[in-house]
Amino acid sequence: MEPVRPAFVPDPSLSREAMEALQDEIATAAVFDDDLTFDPGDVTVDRDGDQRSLVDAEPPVIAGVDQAFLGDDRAVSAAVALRAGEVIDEATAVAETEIPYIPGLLSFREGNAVLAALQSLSVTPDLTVIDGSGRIHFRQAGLATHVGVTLDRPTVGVAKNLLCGTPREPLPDRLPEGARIAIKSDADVTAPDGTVIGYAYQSRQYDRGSTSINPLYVSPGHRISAETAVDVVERTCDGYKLPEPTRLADALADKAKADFE
DNA sequence: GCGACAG
DNA sequence: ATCTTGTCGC
Repeated sequence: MEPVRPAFVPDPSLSREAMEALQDEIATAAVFDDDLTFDPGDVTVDRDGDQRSLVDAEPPVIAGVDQAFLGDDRAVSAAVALRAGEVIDEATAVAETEIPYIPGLLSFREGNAVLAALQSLSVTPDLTVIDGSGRIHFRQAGLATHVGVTLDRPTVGVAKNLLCGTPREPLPDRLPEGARIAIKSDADVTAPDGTVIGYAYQSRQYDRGSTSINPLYVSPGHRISAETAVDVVERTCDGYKLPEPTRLADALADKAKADFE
């Protein structure tokens, strides 16, 4: 996997204005509709491959990417590729974090580490799940969208917090497992007001008890719709809040970080 | 000036 | 994101 659009590779030395202008270009090139190389219904983390009949399609390869940091100036990115819940490839990469974290410009801080890790994979994932936002972004060009458009590969963004946009209805203190609430575009987002730019998705929830789990914020990165993005994320979850690709990438990033320290 | 903000 | 062990609750 390599950049199909080199001009979109994040350049941390750009001025803030130039970064935002590039994001507008990326959003224009982004496809927020399904243009996949697989059937979302074939996505699974069920490792029961022996029981799959010959008429069933080969499960697609889903990759997860996550970052950890080495001090303040280096980012470690880890990518894990799975097929039917089985890890078939892994890779890590380290890149300089040339700029600080700035809401809305995350891809210019971590994007190159992510691209390097993905390029180090020996397989080309059918879909890549990236930690962070995709279309749920001021200029509809979050990290997942930036990476997806640069590689011209399907990506989805999975964030633990909402960057912008407005939930169709106020988020309750506790959403039941499986619940989905649309996140709409508002004055802070370049998309027409009311456009569904993602979903709050409750991947896991306790049935009883005082504490509750917060939802995930899923948004399309590139070549996928908001609805399908949630469908796929749901199919990759396996009892934990985070999708399996993300969980495994998270663990690998922590391990890689420890090794580099 | 105030508010709000992925990782 | 990161600094960080045990601990409270189910």
